[in-house]
Amino acid sequence: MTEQAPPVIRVAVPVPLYGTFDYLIEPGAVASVGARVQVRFGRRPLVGVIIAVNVDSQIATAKLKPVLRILDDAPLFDDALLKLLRWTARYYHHPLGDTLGTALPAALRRTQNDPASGSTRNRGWQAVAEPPVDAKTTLARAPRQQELLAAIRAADNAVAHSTLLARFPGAQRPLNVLTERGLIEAIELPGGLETGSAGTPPALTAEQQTVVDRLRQAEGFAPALIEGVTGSGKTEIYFQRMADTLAASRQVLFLAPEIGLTPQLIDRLRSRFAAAIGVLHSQRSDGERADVWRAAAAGDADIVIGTRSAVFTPMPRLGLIIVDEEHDGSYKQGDGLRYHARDVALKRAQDAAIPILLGSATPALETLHNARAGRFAHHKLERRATGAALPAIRLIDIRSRPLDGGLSDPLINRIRPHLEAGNQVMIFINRRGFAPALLCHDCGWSAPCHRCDAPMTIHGAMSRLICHHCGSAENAPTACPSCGSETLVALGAGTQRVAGALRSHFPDVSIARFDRDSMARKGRLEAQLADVASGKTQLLVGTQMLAKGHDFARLTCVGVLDVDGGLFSADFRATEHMAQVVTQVAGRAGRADRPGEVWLQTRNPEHPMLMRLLGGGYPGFAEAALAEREATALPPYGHLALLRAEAHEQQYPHEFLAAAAETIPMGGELACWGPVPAPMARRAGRYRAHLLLHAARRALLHPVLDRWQTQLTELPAARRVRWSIDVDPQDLL
DNA sequence: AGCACGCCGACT
DNA sequence: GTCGGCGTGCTC
Repeated sequence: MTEQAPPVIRVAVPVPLYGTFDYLIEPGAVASVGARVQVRFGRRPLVGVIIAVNVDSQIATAKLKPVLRILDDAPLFDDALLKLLRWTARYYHHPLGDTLGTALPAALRRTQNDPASGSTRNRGWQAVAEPPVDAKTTLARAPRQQELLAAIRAADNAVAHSTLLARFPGAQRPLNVLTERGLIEAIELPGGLETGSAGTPPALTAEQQTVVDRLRQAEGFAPALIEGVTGSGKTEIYFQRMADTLAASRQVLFLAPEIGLTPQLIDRLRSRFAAAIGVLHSQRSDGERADVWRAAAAGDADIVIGTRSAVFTPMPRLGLIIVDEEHDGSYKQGDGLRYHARDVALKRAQDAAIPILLGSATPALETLHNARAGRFAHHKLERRATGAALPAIRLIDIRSRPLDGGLSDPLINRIRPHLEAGNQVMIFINRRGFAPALLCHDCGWSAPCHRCDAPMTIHGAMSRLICHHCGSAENAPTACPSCGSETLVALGAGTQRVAGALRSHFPDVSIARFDRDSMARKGRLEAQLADVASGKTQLLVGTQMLAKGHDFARLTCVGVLDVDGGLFSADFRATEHMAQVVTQVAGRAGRADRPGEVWLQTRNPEHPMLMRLLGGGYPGFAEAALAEREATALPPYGHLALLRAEAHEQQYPHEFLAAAAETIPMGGELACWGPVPAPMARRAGRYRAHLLLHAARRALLHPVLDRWQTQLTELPAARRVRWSIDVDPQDLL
């Protein structure tokens, strides 16, 4: 007599362990692949995903634990998405359970739908149309309530509770009081999707029409690079293809970098397509993200627009993927599962046999290489839709010139006429804060971060020191701790100092600063952009944030204060980034009746890469940069993987990496560099080191990484470090 | 990653 | 005499 073996399922659990785990289920229980289960893992409860059913387990039945609960009747991950995630886990050599966990919205990853996210996710507040008359006087002494009320009234209809809490921490109590006073009321907001309305498409330029026509001819998996200068109307091409896709009752996945996912873009979508739109912002609450995810999985969302992680949204009717600003570095995740959303999106489009559009004015060198090799169709838009000319880019040689807050006299003199003519000017500096270092004039001491190998950045006119790498902050000393001198000087300039210097040069001009610090409060960016649009702000100072996605109609002059950092960096992609940023900021300037000017301050006016950029624009630069990459066998001509390790003790990462290096069969087309200390050897109190693998062919990397995946965990040295594998590293920092 | 077990120092 | 340090091992 044989006992009927109880049914066993295989579960991927969100832990950093390569491997999956088997669990028992009740005979007859409905358990489908792709559904979530709650299990006990060791001591703690976790949410895992079923990846196989009716498993013949290698583990003794007595050791198997029962599943605590099956959380979904129907699979949350469909077969296509599961297949994509298995590929992702394999390609990036990351544990499958953690890969699935990364794809899953946080609210669906929690053990139980905790009451906080469940009940708040659809709650919102709106102002009462006719508030009681006696209410106003009592608010005079309640600034918090006034602030909240103003924010709620400023909204078109209602503000989500989660949004308010994010903007005003601890807002719950004043909200309750405002409700009691009859000034606001709680309402239910529809979760997840919003509905757009049909709008009329603008007439296409001849150039746009040609591209759309050619795109329409493609069938099946059809990757296409749309290389269009800023203002050439790439978005309209996306929209045309989206309309085609929606008309065929298929879904569209639209990826944008965080900074490019602006309210303007979402508004344009809303007022163009009478479709159900799901927006996946980083600002959205966990509950809202889960709602969008579910709606997309159910096929209810026609369009999903989101940042990096949106590439993992389940979409059963997926018919088109768009990756806007495909060169943007934010598509690569920098920790955990180090995936590149553009590359995952390409794989996804291939699996689904659908078209994918990669758009950029400054395509990544990898993408250009793929286009040249014929793997991607290559469409170019060389004219601006408005007919405006692209601005001329010129250099200002600042060797042996005094700088005032980062600004040279020639630049100030170039700016002046634009301001006097009533136009707008933008100054770009890729550094926030007041100045990047505090220096003793007498002995040369400079204020270091105590947890990183980096100088502290001065914030707020010599008063605070903040480390941009670990966040530690302290008050600036008034005397040098090394020699006692009181002659401490700020070296270099950041946005704050530049803004200050501009204020002294142009006291009558309204200046706005755009950087992470000044945008800390939500809604501030929108407010400042509104002031720019209305013309109230004439002078803009800011970081990367100014480089993309915004149209400034009256902007005629752009100054870039420091391009030299990009010319001499340890990071092999630094020049590419410099060229992209310069081209992107330059694209902000100029209008139909007046071409813009772009001025770059440099101490290396003869640098070949800078000359290529000025002489041949981004395409000319890219050609030279690709040739250089080919000569040095760097990506896209060689393939890299980085083994990173960090620990509190300096020697541990080295010991671990040295042991890891010994597992590699050397020679031939595979090379291993290191272990070497990371460019910033100590960061946030941890010592960091790398082992870089270089292969002429990608296929050569994978056997090594496979071996590492199984062997490194067992190395004794692995216990003492935090390590990770980074396939196709974006930067070597 | 968690979390527990386990064997050695400064506190109620 | 205990609380607690983090080394080592495991998680179906």
